[in-house]
Amino acid sequence: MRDERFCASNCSLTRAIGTIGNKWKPIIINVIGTRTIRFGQLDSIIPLISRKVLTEQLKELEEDGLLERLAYKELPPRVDYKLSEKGLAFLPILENIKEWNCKYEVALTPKETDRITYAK
Amino acid sequence: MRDERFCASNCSLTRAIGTIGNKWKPIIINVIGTRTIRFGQLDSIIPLISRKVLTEQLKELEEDGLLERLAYKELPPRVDYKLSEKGLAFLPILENIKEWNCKYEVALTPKETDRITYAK
DNA sequence: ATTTGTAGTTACCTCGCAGTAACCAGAATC
DNA sequence: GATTCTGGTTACTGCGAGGTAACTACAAAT
Repeated sequence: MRDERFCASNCSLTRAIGTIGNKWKPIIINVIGTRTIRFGQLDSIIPLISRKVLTEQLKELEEDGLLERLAYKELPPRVDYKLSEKGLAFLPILENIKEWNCKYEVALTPKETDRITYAK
Repeated sequence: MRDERFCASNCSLTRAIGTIGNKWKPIIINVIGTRTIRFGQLDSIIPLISRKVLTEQLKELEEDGLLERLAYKELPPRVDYKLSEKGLAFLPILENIKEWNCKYEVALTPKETDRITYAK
């Protein structure tokens, strides 16, 4: 999932792509945004991702310092996820990508709803 | 390579990830930058990519309007690639990603050389 | 006549990403 | 005592991304 050879590159862009350059991570970061969110919410909000893959992605994001995980010792379990400073700093880049896409793609829907319309 | 379900999303970020969100395309766009470049140059400059995959990626980038392909009717063949307006508009985003990565990753090399050090 | 150079294409094969379904703990509710 | 709720984990499986190697056209150089 992470590309080790990319992460070992001497090019900073290549290293960045090696860590966050897969299809789910930018989506997850975008969905979390500035809020605190629980695992089950992410699972139900993000379309088409499986629990297993979501777990893996969250673990890697945490390892790479983009995400903070808060597990409460309760039963049934409760776990909160929120972006770290590093993760929050990535949000503007995602906004730029959205703007870039809206500006240049062949027009589809005139009005975007983005975050809201993730439901499965 | 392109993710059709992502491209059909009603979220602009998801659609963007569906088209440029794989490991090679950002790298290719970064390597081309503002210059005109030939297929053989890309093949020798970008590490670890195979001719086959490079061809596929270039074709998709052209189809998605990021890239212009100029084939001269010569023998041996000559083909020039350069970024379109849309492709050029993506370069600042890649620069932001580089800056973000340099700022937050666990420090490796103090001075980056990026584009220069792609040799196989 | 053979080699070289360019930009691919094709057939073949393998590895691993990712999907599905079942299962876990243990308290609380019915 | 059975079900529910949460946040996962595990085993099994399949598909497809992507690698390798061989091959193409045709002109010019040796």
